[in-house]
Amino acid sequence: MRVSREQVAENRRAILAAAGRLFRERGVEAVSVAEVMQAAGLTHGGFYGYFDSKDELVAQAIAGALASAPPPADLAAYVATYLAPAHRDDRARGCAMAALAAETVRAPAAARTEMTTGLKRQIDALARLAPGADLAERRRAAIGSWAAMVGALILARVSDDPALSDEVLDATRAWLETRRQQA
Amino acid sequence: MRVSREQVAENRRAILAAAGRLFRERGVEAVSVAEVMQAAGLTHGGFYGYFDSKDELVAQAIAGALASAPPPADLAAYVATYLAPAHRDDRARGCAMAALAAETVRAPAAARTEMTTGLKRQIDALARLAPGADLAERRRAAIGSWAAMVGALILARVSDDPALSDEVLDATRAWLETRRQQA
DNA sequence: TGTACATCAGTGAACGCGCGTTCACTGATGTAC
DNA sequence: TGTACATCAGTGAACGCGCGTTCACTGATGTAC
Repeated sequence: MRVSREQVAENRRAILAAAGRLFRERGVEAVSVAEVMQAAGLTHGGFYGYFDSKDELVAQAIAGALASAPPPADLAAYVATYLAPAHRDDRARGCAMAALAAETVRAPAAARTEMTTGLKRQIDALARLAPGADLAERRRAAIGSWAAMVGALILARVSDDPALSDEVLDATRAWLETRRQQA
Repeated sequence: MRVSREQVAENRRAILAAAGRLFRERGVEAVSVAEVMQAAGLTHGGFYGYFDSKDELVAQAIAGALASAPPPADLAAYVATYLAPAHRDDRARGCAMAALAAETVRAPAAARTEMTTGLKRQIDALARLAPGADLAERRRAAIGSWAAMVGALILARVSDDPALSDEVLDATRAWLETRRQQA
C-alpha cells in the first residue's frame, strides 16, 4: 500500500534512527536489515526502496549519528559528560565514534569517509575550546584529548570488572583535568 | 590420519596464531572458522577437536595476542613505537586491544574477561614507568596515557585522509611527550 | 626390536540457519480531467 | 469539488550463499605383547 510523501520522509528518518541505535548497540555486522526495518515499524522488503544496499545504510546511519551528537561547548563539562558511567552504559544513544570507529576501519569506503568527516569536525570543535598559546598547540591538545576520551570510553566498556571500568573513566577525567589546568 | 602429539601441539599453536592475526586484521565476525583452519594449514572439520566453539577460539586468541605483546620498558620509546605509522598499518600483528576491544564489548563473557585481564596487566606495567609523585598519580597517568594511545591508533586507522591520520599519531605523541615532561 | 591392533587427529560432505537481496503482488496516494 | 486511473511504497515469499557445527570415514600414531 502506497503511503504519503510525508510518511516516506518520516519512514526514512525512522530507518536511519533505528539503524543508528542498533548499530551502536550491537555493531553493524550483528544487526540485520530486517531488524532495522522492524525497529522502524516496517517490513524488510521495503528496505531497497530507501537504500541501495546495507553498506549505504551503514554510511548514512554513521553520518547521521555523528551529526546528531551535541557539539562541545564547555570543555570541562563536555569531558565530564563524555566520561560518565551514564554514557558508558548507553551505547545505543552515545558517541558513534567510540562505538563504531574501530570496526569502520574495515568497512567500505563510504562509511570510513563519513567517520573521517565526523573526526575532522570534532577536532575542529575541540580545538576552539582547548587551552594553548597558538592554534597548533590547541589543535594538538584537541587531538590528544579526543583520543584519550574515545579510548577511555572503549576501555571502560570492555572491562567486565566494574571497579576498573569506573576507574578508567575517573582517572582519565582527572588526568585530562590536571593537564588542562597546567596549560 | 592421526598425527603425532608434537604435531597436535604445533597445530594448536598455528590455529591460535592464525586466528590472532586474522581477527585483528578483519574483525572476529568477518573471519570464518574455515578461514582460520586453512590459514593454519588444516581443514575446517578438525576445528572441534581443538576448541568447543568459535567463541572459545576467540577468547583464547585474544588472550594469546595480548600476552604476546612486548611489555613497555622505556615510556618514550614505547609511545613512539605504538603511535608509529608502521604500527597503524600492521593491524594483523599490532596491538590486539586497539584492534578488538571495541567489538569485544559485545562479545561473550570469556572474551571480555581476557580483554580485561590484558587491560589490567597493561595499566600495571605502564604505572611502573609513568611519572608521578605517588602510586595513585602514576596509575592515573598510566590509564590516561593508555586510553590516549589506544584511541589515537583507532582514530588514525579509521581516517581515510592520510594527512589527518598521520597528524593524529604525531599530535598525540607530542601531546603525551610534553605532558610527561611537565610532570 | 618387531608385529598386531586399538586409538584418534584430520578430512570433506552434509546439516540447519540466517543473511542480503529480489520480485510479483496489493492497495492507498496522487493526478488528470 | 468529484471521479477514474496511473503511480508506487509496502508486503512477504523466495533466491542463493556462507556460516558454525556435526559426523562417518580414513589412515598414521601409539601401545601391548
